[in-house]
Amino acid sequence: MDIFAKRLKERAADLGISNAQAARLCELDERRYANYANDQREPDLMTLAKIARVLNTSADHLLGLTDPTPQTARARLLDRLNVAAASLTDEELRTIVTQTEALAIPRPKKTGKKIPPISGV
Amino acid sequence: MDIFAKRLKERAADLGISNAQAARLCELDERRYANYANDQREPDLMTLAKIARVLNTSADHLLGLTDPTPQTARARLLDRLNVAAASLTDEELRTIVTQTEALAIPRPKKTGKKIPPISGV
DNA sequence: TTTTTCCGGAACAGAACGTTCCGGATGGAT
DNA sequence: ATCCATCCGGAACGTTCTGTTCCGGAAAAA
Repeated sequence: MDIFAKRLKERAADLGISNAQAARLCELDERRYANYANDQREPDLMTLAKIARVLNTSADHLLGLTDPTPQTARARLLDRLNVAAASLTDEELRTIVTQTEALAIPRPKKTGKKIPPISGV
Repeated sequence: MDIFAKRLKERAADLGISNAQAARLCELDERRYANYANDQREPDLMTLAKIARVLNTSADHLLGLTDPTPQTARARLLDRLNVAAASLTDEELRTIVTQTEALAIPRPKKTGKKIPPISGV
């Protein structure tokens, strides 16, 4: 099914990763994933579902049943963030969340008495 | 894939038709469709797409991808990540994406020819 | 009653699969 | 310059899965 192979390649390019990296994200052998991306093999349903989930897209899109919507550059970054975050352990995810919130949450104003410690925000 | 079989049966029941009638709607041999509906066979991708289209449902639904997700602790973390990421500047977001991807994408398998160096994470 | 439709077990030939092996191309490090 | 790691894709092969055919029982329709 050539549309599937095409969509796989497009999705990896959207995410800015190689097909080999996409294979590892999906926990598939590199040759196996390459067979899909080159329209030489087709996955079973469980694998199709996993690929759609891991690459944060839909099976409908991959199968050519729906078309994608264009994305801004920023939306693409958020997309990549979600795909990557999905593969993290809970511990790693907690760390990333903490870091991101530290950047996102405004710092308190200086009281003038003393510079507050960086930790314990 | 049992969820697929289950969804096929549910969809035919929704439409008030027998599995044999659904098979004919999809222009598939009755035994063939029955194998899908009884979780004894799986269709190729083209056939999956056709079934979804003819039965006016989605491949995501048939594959069990569109179940409502329970609010697990992890789902909450991902939610928080998205909320926090939304507040970042593009530059900060790019940094977080890069860090997250560095953690997320596994390295290639050892070739077995040589022991890879410990460094180079 | 007979006929039609629905349903599912069994068997089999052929197709498609994942995996292994391999080598060339590319880019980075030294 | 060389060496190494990664990416990529061709080929081969054993294993698994597929669609199809045959069949008979159950249920529904005529």
